[in-house]
Amino acid sequence: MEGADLIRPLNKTTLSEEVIKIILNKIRKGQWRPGDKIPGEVSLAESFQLSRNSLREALKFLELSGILHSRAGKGTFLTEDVLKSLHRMELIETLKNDSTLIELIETRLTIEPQLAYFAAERMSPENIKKLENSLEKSKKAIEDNTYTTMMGWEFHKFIGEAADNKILSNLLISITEELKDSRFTYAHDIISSEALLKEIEDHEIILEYIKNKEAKKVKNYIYDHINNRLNWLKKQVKK
Amino acid sequence: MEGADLIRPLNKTTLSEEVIKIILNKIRKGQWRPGDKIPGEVSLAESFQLSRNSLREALKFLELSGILHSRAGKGTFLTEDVLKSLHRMELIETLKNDSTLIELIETRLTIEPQLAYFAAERMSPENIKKLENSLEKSKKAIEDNTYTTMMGWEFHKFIGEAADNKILSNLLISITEELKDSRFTYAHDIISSEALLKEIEDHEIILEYIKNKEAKKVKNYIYDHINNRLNWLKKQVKK
DNA sequence: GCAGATTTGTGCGTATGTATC
DNA sequence: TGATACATACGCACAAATCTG
Repeated sequence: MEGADLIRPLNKTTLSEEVIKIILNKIRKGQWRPGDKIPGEVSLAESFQLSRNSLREALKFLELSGILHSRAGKGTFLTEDVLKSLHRMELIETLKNDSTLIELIETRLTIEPQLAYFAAERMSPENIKKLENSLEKSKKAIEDNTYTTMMGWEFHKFIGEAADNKILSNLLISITEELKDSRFTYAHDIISSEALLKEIEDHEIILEYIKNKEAKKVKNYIYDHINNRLNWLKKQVKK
Repeated sequence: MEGADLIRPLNKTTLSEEVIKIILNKIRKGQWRPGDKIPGEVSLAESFQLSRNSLREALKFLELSGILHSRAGKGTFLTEDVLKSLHRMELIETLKNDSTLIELIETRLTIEPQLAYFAAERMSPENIKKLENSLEKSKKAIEDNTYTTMMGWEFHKFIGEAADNKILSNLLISITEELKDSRFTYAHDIISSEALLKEIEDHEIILEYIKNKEAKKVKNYIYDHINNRLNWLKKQVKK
């Protein structure tokens, strides 16, 4: 009965969530190390003072997160690359809870120009068609007054796909989804018809660069574009 | 009894993992939508033909992943931002299982130069001291023949920290951890004493740029550095 | 406010398959 | 061949939160 490990409804989270925190801390502190065998479920449930069901919910989560692996008849072990999995979890936690608007746009500033660079190098005829169609659709939608910001985003997503790098394109998608969050609505551009036309114009220029395989030019163009918005935003924050 | 949902030990994964896949597919197909209430645990366990305990392991994982949220007395619901959580999961899956060596280095190529750019702009005296100490330590270690690749990595990690962007620095850490994986050992540079000295020399140049707040120069320098290695690697792969 | 129904949260007992000695 | 330890899975019971009338 290790008093330090006892958990009880202090806060409002569930028991399994508390156990997860405790186990992660044990790992971070180095008390449990990669490859280590951890105590059996019955013993753990006893020392944490909860049922085996609740404990198993925690262990299952940690297993699916790449922290632990269990083998019937053998026991439960820390994986050899716990640290890798921990870092992945921290990346996700940062994206989910800790990221500021500035950081998110800085991340776009970092990856979107390079994605366009790769896209310009690797663009296939089919992908060019996709971009052209997306742009046409946006133009028509503006005329019909049915344009949504989703259409503009589609253009960037196609560029990400054409760049043929799953890590970067998935990151861009996550960043963009995060930026749609209500936390940040205060910063949404006012979508004046003027701004819309500017966006379409931008996309036309970008598409032209990509079609001509002018990788460096499109990279610089997008960088400057996002950087302008970023600097404008930083001024607003200072006020 | 919906036959399509029945799961049985076809493969070797656990029951809860099968349920997770089924639920995620329902969401991807749009059968369940953001904010929807899903059937109760008893009912779900019945239609999936498993116990409530095993089902709960699946639900708990999905809850901690930001896909679902449960309220005692009310029920279990898809979160409003399921899609955001799904994309985060896909980013992790890509990092974990799908990423190639080329993609990982392309990602470094994309973020590390910009991190150094931010670091040069934002470097504090204390952070400069950290970098100087890290470099000194590496130099001494080379003389003593006790140098490890970890020491070289420390220098880059400090730059990441100084850049003051948690998303990018956490991503860089994850990427680097992934590159340490045994999958990629075949591509590890042969650490000749010549290569070591070159690395130290690089770091000295980088540190000098950062101290002088020459953000653009350090960015270009690192970009070219990684790009050279990337192009070399692409040639090796072609052979 | 109260009683009853519903639903998640938690606990306990037990059976089974697997690995080790 | 046991005997033991362990994870996997099931079933039942009850507590706590929530909704309805």
